[in-house]
Amino acid sequence: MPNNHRVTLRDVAEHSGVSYQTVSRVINHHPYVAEETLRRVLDSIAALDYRPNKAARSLAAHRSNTIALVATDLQDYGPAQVVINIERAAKAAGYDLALTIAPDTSSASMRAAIAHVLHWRVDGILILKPITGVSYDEMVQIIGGIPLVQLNSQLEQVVPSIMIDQEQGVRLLVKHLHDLGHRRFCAIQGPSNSYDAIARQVTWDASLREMGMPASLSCEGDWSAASGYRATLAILDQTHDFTALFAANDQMALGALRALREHRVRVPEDVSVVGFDDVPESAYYEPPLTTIHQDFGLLGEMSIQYLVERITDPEIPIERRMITPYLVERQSTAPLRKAT
Amino acid sequence: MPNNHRVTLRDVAEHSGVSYQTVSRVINHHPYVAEETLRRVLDSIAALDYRPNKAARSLAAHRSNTIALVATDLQDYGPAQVVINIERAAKAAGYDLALTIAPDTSSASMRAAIAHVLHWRVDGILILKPITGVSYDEMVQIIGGIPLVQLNSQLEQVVPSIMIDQEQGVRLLVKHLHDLGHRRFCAIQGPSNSYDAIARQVTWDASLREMGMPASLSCEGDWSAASGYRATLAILDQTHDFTALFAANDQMALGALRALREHRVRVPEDVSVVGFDDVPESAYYEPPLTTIHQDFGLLGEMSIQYLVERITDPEIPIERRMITPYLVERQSTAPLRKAT
DNA sequence: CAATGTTGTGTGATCGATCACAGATATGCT
DNA sequence: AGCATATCTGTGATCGATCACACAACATTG
Repeated sequence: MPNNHRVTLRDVAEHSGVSYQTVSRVINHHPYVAEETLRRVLDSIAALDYRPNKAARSLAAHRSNTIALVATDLQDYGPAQVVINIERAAKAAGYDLALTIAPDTSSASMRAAIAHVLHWRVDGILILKPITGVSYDEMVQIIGGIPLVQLNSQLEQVVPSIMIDQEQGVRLLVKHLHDLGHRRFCAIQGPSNSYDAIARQVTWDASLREMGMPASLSCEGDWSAASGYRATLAILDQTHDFTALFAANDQMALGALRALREHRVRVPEDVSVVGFDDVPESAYYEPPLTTIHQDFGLLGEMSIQYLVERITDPEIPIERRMITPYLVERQSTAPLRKAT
Repeated sequence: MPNNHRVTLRDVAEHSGVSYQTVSRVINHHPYVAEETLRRVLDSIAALDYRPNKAARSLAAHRSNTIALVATDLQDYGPAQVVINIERAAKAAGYDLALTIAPDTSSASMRAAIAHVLHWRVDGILILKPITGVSYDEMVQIIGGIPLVQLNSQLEQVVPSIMIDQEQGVRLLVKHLHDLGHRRFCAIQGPSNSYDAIARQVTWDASLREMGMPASLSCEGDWSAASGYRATLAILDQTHDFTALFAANDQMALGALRALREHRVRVPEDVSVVGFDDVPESAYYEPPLTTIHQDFGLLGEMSIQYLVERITDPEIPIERRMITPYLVERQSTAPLRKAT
């Protein structure tokens, strides 16, 4: 019952008639504690409502059992989803989570966010970093030795990271549209300071080329429905000569659907529309959206797992682990009508 | 340049030729440090890349400069938004944020989550708690003295909390629909283990009664578009005798729009639909949704502010601080057609 | 039966900061 | 001049744990 949480190791020791070191052994699950002693100490802990002091612990042990999550954005469905799953996985692995959000995408903010996290003495850092800003090498420089895993990081270089295979996703979409007979495309890409957006864009362009199709007219959005709407209006202003529209995420696709509707372009009869992410709502858009499903739960889980591996064994190879997305076919895509 | 972050107070002291206590004064912005000394210490700190050790600090000072955020859910737009803004506000106020998510709504999980947070020796706790489970009194009991602020908490009792005035929002909607001439309603409420949902439901029923209108047929959803869809189908199965549909959040409204469309019920010609939350996408639904806007940014900010007030002055009065939402009128509502 | 290993427990030093207190110098006031 | 006060700086104890080590007691082995 004592609600005063100033109970220390020593109090427990005294209460159970052993030394503080033995209590320490108990709470750290060390072997070499006699059955009988263990029971007594455990009882005392319960009776006194003892809780080990995290600060004292990390000070002495040089570990904090804490993982820092540095994010730049949680507004969108994907990142928010990832955070939830990271928290869950971290807790399951015995780590606490400290959350830091960089206010914007600039190199300075990223640096500040990372620096901010260092005084926690965290055991590892997870960077949810859809935005360019600081390179991996710079980060390693800044954090000096603390294990780091990135989520959806840059492409050029292999850094310790977990990624959803954007390339695969885009290729699935291109193939899907190609199979339906479409040849003339437009695209609404994500903001160019996002790795995800770049990955999707680059692959999109490459795929069209590889399959011998003309390059698409592309506009840039900022992931929001509003930007998708504006981008689509801009596209329609320039051309109506396309039969399929790619939006780099579902929200922008939603905006696109509205813009098309306002211009009396029917989906999917006149134009097929595809999105990316498979947000839960996309099944209820008008029409329900064909899109790429990404397993954010798995992403969170795998990133914690990899980070913990790196914490326990720093020699573990640096690699990029991939998660394969899949196509979700709904009613926003249809075979090309000959009569067009 | 030294990337070895094992630089201590003493190293800085030695480097600048003062005592460690003086360095401590500098980093804590104490007065009574000579201009000249301050400059020298600051230089040394920069030169050695010194970072105070948070663990040592909280151990000695009995404060952690950390606020714990206990949430139950971040899936939806609202909570995610609140988290972002809380992080921002906390950082601005000089506090770090530890994030804990209770895996589900049960009393046991909430207790576990809160207990989990206690060994951080956090200075304050913020409970983002749309779900029933543990009462305020129990919480106070568990955390024993640590300042606590709840977000969107229970209604019956005044607890330290920041709330968006759900009642006001619902009343705005009822008035809006009433003004348009509607009298016969149906409603899709949120899950009954959520305070928000209960608040919205209770007020909804009360408002109809007060304005002398018949009670509405109500179905329960779980905030998701899918549940809104299912609930609407269930409603349509029972009756078509209504001209306005209230969904307790925008996602469910989205599902409702789809269900209505599939049943060839036109919105807003046959039925007006309203949502709640004003998620950014709702402006792009088909048709764009009339809804209630809630300022989640302000919610995050005010909760941190109140919590910090309670931390600095425990005697501060316990109160419920309200944020007023407002109506956003779009195309999903229209005047009642006489011919119905 | 001594040598060695396994199991269980206790003691002192330490992690890196803050706090309480005490000194030292400079400044103000009567 | 003399004392009080304001300003600046340093010393030892302390926060609550872990770690390294020492030491028992008992079992195993050659």
